[in-house]
Amino acid sequence: MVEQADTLRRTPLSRDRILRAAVALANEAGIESLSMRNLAQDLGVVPMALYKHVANKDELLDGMIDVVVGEIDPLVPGADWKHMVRRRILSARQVLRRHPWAPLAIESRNMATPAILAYLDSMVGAFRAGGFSADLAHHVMHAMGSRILGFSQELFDAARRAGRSGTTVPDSPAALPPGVAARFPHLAEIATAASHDDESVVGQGCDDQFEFEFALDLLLDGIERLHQQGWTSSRRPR
Amino acid sequence: MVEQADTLRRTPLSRDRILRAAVALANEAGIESLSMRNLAQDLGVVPMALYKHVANKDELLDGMIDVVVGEIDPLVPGADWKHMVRRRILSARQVLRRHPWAPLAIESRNMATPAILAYLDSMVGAFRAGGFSADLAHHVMHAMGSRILGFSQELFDAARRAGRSGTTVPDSPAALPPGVAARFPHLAEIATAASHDDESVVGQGCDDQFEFEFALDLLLDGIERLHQQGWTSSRRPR
DNA sequence: ACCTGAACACCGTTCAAGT
DNA sequence: ACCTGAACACCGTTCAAGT
Repeated sequence: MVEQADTLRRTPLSRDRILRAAVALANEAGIESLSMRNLAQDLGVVPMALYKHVANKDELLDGMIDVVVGEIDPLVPGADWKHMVRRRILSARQVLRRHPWAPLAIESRNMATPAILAYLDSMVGAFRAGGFSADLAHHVMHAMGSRILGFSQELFDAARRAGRSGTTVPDSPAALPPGVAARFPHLAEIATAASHDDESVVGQGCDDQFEFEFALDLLLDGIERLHQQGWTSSRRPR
Repeated sequence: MVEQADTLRRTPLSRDRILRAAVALANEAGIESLSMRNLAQDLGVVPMALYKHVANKDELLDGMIDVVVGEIDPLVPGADWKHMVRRRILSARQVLRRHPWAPLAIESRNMATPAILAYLDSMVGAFRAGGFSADLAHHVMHAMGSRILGFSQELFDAARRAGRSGTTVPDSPAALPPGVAARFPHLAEIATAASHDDESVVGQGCDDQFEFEFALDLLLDGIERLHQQGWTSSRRPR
């Protein structure tokens, strides 16, 4: 019956089960708590057992990234490249909100995982199908940078660094301590300047979603303009 | 004379000397080689001696970031906000090219170090002096994100992740291995599509500086347009 | 042949013993 | 009072000994 208890507790280990447990651990305890030893313990397994399924911790992280990227909605075909791209990027953003450790993990590792390559490839395909030259599509992908994966490096985003999910504290410049505000008057001024609908809502921090869409649309509108103008990088001085 | 040799080898330790040595170590050996123990050894000092001048490793990293940000040219006053901002961002980019570990270090820590706050404050000041409302300046700062500090999270940038300086290998999509190119045709297509001046230069990778300026100008042009139109975030549905 | 405990080579940091 | 060696509580990963 010890036998039976064992089989109950540990369903056979697999790469998939390891990756899902790792993602769950990172979501709940923060990425800094993700060690091979902690992960093994969560799985009721000896640390060395993990190495049967993942070569090392870096490969584990790559696998976790692919789990996350796999959660992004597929591109829904449509006539309008702009809405297709916009919609999918906002979907990616929702996914990353559930996995706050992922942006930093993606940035700190090479991005050439299968799921990321497939994602990027389909996004390029959307631009090409929308009539973009390969040349313009190339530069546009660079200009979008990681924003095409639904995240941006906000200047004041503590939640992301902590790698925890949970309450979205408005820790934008609005939270400037008094002494800091006095020394940096321009920051203090704009901290409470997101007027939005209700002018009286000052010092509330800012609306992450609004800021993201503002920046995204700034880029997409500019890209649309270049596309309509038939922009090309040729003839520029080298 | 042992006494003398000692004083020669170790000029008195100071926070400044520690930070400079740490930056040099990260530049030369990569950020992953920066440990308190390695740093102490470089300084000819016992590891615990560092803790007299920096509280812990996180504070050391903050100090290193401020050393780097301090190298960015000051804003040169001028009538045109766009050129002022553009110029300083490109200066910041040059600085960060000398410290390839810095972008990831900045992203992985909170950005509220004195030098970064001063930098951001002066950039906001430039927008305000250019006639921007505090409201627009707020959203513009968010939209610029870390690009205002001269870096962007490029999708294929191995050098940055390695944290080493050195030869800038063109490891853009151009370097797609054959098997990968076959599975991701759109990526393969745009990889060699940066026509630039000479149409025959295919598969050369891409010009980092061009891509950065392309994205920067896309943003600045869009921002200029909003500013000229008197854009405001009021009246949007909440 | 497979699995796994102990061990190795590191970390950042605490703390008590030495001067 | 100051400095610092040893120690603590961790890492990722190797390797050899056990089944």
